[in-house]
Amino acid sequence: MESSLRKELRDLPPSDPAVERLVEETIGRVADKWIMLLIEILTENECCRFGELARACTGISQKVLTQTLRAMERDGLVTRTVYPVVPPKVEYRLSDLGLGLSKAFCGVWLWAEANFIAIEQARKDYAERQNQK
Amino acid sequence: MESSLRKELRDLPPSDPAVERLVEETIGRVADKWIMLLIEILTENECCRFGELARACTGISQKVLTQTLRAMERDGLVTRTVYPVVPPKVEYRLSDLGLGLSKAFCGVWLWAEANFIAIEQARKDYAERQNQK
DNA sequence: AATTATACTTACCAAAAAGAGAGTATGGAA
DNA sequence: TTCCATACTCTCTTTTTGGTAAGTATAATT
Repeated sequence: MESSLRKELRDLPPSDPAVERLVEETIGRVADKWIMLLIEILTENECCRFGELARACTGISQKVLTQTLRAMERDGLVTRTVYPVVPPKVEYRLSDLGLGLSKAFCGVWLWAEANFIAIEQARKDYAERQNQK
Repeated sequence: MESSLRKELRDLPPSDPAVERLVEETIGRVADKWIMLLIEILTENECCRFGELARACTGISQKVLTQTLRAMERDGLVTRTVYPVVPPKVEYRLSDLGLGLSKAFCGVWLWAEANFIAIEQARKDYAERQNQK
């Protein structure tokens, strides 16, 4: 009566559990709204200063922007160049790693653009179904 | 002295801000580790019961699994079929919408599989740089 | 001499998310 | 008769996250 799920998950990709865990951990790091947005912005505008990102990333707070950029730098997605001038000047760019992720995200953006209306509709339908109960 | 960022963001895609906001909101809904994992699992195994998903989704708590599945149902990514039997039986499947998202996510999974080692390395390098200061 | 600009950091508080554990319904098996 | 199985829900507590506001450094400007 055991389902075939575990067997399939084991057989299909020739990956060991440790690798799987690492891949999932990686997904956990990048599957984030702000990271996706920042990568999008940095794809359209190769080089951005902190303030530019803050303005382009509507709704983000300075704190979260800083945190997110640091995390991205740690993971090697962006490079951060500090110019020792006053007032400070810092430039952010996508690394090759980040550029690759940008391409990977592309499909998700396209999907979102193509389907956000369908999702809105699904939510309405769901709400209606709930009301009828 | 104003950067060209805003101008570019305005010109490149012929989208109005309201649509942009909706697309970003959509991204905010789906850019989630567990959603990605569940979609992956449901792609490999067309039809899953709650318990199967719980077992396949290592590390998730029952509570979060329930919440995530509900959110996915609300957004029309999965269908939920309840069989009125005892003990209860509930089946989850990807909808067409969810299947489309699965395809969109595919690139991200491939990127993660191809690059998780590079990210590990980037983190080590970053830590080392920090230590030297 | 006071003000401005930038990219932060820190401290504090509020809100949101998550974990743990108990409870529920009930047919069928032991 | 007791136990089990399943897919939850509910409550309570802890953890994590996030917002807000203030502080910092200093050259150039007013």
